[in-house]
Amino acid sequence: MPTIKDVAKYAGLSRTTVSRVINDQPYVSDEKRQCVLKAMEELGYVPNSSARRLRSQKTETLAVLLPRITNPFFSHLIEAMEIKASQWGYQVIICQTHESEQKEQDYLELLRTKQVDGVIMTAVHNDWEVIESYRECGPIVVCNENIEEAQVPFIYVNQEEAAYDATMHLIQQGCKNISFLSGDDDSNVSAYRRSGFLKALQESSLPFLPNASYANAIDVNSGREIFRELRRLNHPIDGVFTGSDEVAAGMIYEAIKEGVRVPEDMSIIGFDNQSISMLMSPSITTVEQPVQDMGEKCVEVLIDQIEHKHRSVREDHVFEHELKVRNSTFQEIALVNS
Amino acid sequence: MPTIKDVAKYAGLSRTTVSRVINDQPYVSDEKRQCVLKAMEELGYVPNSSARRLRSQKTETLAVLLPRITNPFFSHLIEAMEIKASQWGYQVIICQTHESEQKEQDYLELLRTKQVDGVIMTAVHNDWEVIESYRECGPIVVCNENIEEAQVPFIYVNQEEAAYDATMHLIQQGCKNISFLSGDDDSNVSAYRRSGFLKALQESSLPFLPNASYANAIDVNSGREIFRELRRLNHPIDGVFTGSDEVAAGMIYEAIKEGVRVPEDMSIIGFDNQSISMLMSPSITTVEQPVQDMGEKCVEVLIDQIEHKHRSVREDHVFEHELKVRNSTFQEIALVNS
DNA sequence: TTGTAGGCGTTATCAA
DNA sequence: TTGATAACGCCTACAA
Repeated sequence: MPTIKDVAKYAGLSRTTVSRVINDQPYVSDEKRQCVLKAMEELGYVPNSSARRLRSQKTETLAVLLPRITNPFFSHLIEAMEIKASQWGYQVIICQTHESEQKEQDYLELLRTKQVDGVIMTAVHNDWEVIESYRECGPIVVCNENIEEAQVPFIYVNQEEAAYDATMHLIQQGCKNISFLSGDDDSNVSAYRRSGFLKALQESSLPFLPNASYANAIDVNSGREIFRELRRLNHPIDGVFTGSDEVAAGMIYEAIKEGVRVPEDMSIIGFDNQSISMLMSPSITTVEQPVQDMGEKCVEVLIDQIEHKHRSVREDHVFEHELKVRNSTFQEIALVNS
Repeated sequence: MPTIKDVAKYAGLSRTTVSRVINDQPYVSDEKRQCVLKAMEELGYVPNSSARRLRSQKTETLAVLLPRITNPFFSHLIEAMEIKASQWGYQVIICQTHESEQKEQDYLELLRTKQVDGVIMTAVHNDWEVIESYRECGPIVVCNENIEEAQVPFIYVNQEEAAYDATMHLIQQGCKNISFLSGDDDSNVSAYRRSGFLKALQESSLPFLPNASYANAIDVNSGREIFRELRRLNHPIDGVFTGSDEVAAGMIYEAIKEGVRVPEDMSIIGFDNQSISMLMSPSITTVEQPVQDMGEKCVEVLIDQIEHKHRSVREDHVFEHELKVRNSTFQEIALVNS
């Protein structure tokens, strides 16, 4: 691999001049410029990015921390992020934490070791004070969470409202005994959703059923298991807030197997408007988040911080959610009667 | 950010000694070692990775090229890759090509500019001769394709056999007019699948129906559209080989809407055994590929090449596929009668 | 066992 | 307009 030195020698010029040509800088005569370009061409020269990084103290690389990429919500998010980052000339490193605090810290180390210019966290597992300590190493942007005490940009939808709207919808469909499922119980998202859920119950004078409340509902299988557990309760459940289309799909799958009618016997509501929610029979009522817009916004905000070096402060970018009513909560007959 | 020099000064030792401690090298007295560790601790020193890269000429980073991460097949593949890479201390950069030859080349440039130590291609869009020219810059491993003239490691399942098995299954279920769908028409995978499909038809003395053959069937929406187009044909179709669970799901969705019974009127077979294939009603018969094993193997083979610097030669790692028979091709009544 | 010094490939400063 | 030279931070012969 030829270096800038080889090009300079070959062209009979100095490294400086070659560097100027590489970086499109002024103060190079056209004649010499051509000369350098020809030399680069003929030698097949390409600037070495490690050297550039060292010299410029920039990596043009972002780290995106997420629980697991196979969750469609995150794969859609990171798809949008990668496209936007690529437009700005940035690379994206995938960092799957699998909800581990340790892994999360390991990946945040990328910031400290200067392997990335900035970090996007799509979930937060450590206490904020741990995350905070990495901020001196570079900008951090948080997506899909909202941590009150943190002074960084946040990109999210109002999870409390979203859960409230979803729960209200269940109640309007006549549900009286509603089960609440959440993913990671420690997460902020879960806390906000729970709060919205409770608010809707309270306003409707309905009881919260702690026995019918489950955490770690994250995928199809957990949906199936929880459905079976719900059936074992003495208390009959007629509505479920799942917080995930996959979980909802797993429950519906099991419901069909067990001869439980959805929504007649039990209404089930998902989250994220993944393609599965449209495809299931019955199709799944769900809450849509503008994933693509959110992903793009994260990258824009982060790169802006990187390139303008302004210290990140609290900044809330709240996106709108939308309830998509489908058949898992809605009997067409009801429409006719209403 | 403190550098090795600061640590050396603070500890009253030389940079060399500090470096030795950082890299766990011998020939440092315990006393000095403690001294250095203490200095590093107190200054909050972390080695700068850009400098290390430049010095060692290694990046400990891999690029994974894929069409789009939202396709579950690829998100599962890259999940396994990222986990394995992380175990070896390597980072993974996502490179979405969206089937663009240009993007593919842009990302291969990462190899030339030394931003990554190696590349995994999970699809190949350019002519091999283009790819070949990047091989002098670093190792390349190809996953999920099999290009005969290429002298690199290949990790794949035998797509021809897989398509043959799937088609034979349709034929055994009584299908006589079978439609063939494929993703990217130029791709090698499609060619092999087509070949297996044709072989099965031929052996069964069934005609190939070019009018009922479609390319660019890659997701739920294309499945829906193609279903509608199939219905417009004069020729009635009683079986479809889709090459993708998403496409199959889209077709089934549309079939239900149109009152076409699956599998009684039309059998539909998917590919990849994604969770959607189990969840649909009817559940989708599909071909499973051992995605996780394949992903891990790619990373192992690539890192082996990187670390042992042996020039890559032809190497075939063929994984077994498995037909998963479900309800989209199989009437339970047939089981009772047989 | 420890330290000195040179270089990895680039870019920025300054002088010519 | 061009070029010599000194960093960027690290590692490693080689010398002591």
